[in-house]
Amino acid sequence: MPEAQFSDYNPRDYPAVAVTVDMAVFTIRDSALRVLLVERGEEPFKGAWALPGGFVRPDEDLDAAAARELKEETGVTRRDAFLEQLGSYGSPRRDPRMRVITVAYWAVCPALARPTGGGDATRAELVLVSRVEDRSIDLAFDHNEILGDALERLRSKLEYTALGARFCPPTFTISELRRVYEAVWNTTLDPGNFQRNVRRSGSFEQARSGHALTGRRVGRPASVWSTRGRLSSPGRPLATRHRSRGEDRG
Amino acid sequence: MPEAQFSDYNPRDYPAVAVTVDMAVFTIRDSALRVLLVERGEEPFKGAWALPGGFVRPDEDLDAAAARELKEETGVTRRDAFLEQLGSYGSPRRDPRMRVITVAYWAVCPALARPTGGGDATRAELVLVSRVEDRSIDLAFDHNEILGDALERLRSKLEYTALGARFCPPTFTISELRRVYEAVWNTTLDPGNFQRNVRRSGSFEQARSGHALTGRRVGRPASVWSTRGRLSSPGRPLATRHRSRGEDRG
DNA sequence: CACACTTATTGTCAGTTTGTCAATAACGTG
DNA sequence: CACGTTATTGACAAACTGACAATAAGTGTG
Repeated sequence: MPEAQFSDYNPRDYPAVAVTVDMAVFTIRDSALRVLLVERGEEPFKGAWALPGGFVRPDEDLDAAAARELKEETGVTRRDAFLEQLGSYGSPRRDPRMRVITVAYWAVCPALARPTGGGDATRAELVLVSRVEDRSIDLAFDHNEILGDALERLRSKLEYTALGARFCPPTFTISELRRVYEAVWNTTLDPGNFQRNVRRSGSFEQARSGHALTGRRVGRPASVWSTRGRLSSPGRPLATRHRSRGEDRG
Repeated sequence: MPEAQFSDYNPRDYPAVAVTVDMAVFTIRDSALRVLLVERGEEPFKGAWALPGGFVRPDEDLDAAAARELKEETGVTRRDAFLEQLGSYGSPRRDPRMRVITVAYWAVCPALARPTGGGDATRAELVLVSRVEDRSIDLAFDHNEILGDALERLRSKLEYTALGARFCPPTFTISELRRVYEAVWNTTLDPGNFQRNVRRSGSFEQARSGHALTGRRVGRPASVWSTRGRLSSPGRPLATRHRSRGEDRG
């Protein structure tokens, strides 16, 4: 039945459906990957952690709704973060109150100072992703699944795009970028090989002046880099995720 | 604002929103990539081609809605096709009648005989993708955009997964599989290299008996293969899309 | 000051992969 | 039989990859 069959569709004949956006907002602090969570203030799941989100307004499109919520929750605007749709979740019973379909997004921000927590007094925190992954924290609704999918998307995109740079400030050292990969993938990468790939990729350009000064304690001063072009376009990997033999299209 | 703020939400206070699924169903016939389109029977866009789709029912989740529509439009069940969510489209004015958010899906079927065209008399056709790409055919609503995104997804996934086999019957020759890649990417691939990658991938197994008999006219008889494992898991490419230097994360 | 340690950068090397092309195998047709 | 066609296997040079070494450029300590 094509989308055209409105001749017999009356919205009042069906239970209402609400559409929301939910967001997995990732950042890195203290070399650890974190996700922004908010505490639920009412039932269902009162007191539990959840992904931030909200209703899509009647006059805004989905991306705009997500960008608005991102701004409200983090103070970060869309131009300073990576934001992309992840997918929609519409199990009939994901919310016991009514039919709610959520369009999930994921975002990457440079280190957030402190979550602003939205307009009300809701409690928000940058929670270690490892704590959600090891089930120390269980999320409300189907947010465990959404976060799991967002993590897999992030980890996958990290390999094929230069998106990792969105965790960094506008200028950064190659080691800082490498440490993004190490935090997200929970692994270590060879500094020499990584730098070779960064230099070869064409997605980064070296600053003409000077070396990194910020945060340096000891060791050789590093050169400073910035990004060039569209970071989400596929290209050659800067690094590859380790896969055991059995995982090869297993 | 978290998803929790239902304390002041009344669905009747807002314009109703309908949620639909739309599908880009791909198949290959006569060595050419085709997409299933239906002709609209009423305004808006009366007479125009559109992607098949329909309303999500109150008691079904999104995947089930898509699978149901796929069955209605093609007669193909979910277990015989690849079906995956592509993303949601929710521009406020995508449909002039009311607020409609669509969750787009894409599917891959072995050669469809003839589209069943759904329950009513709507006209359906397997249209050459090239005709939509070269703008010989313009689609209704935002379906041009949806189809473009689905195509890009298909072309990208073809590289990193063994999904191309879903265009083939349960058993196939390596050349048949290679011709899938050639049709989707609109290119030619080296037979020797392709076979080397198929053999090496671990995603395919050779039939123990015999060689291809069907459709062979001339030339050496080919061995017959089938798939093994999950075709959508990422692995080593069977082939790579040609990219000019300028497209490398340009 | 010398030295140890740390971090950044460049290089080496053996093994693997990739794309182009050749050689051989197995069929059908005239 | 020769030839054309399609399938399969192989050769080869260039490029890539991961592990590790060597050198560079700092800081801190005795």
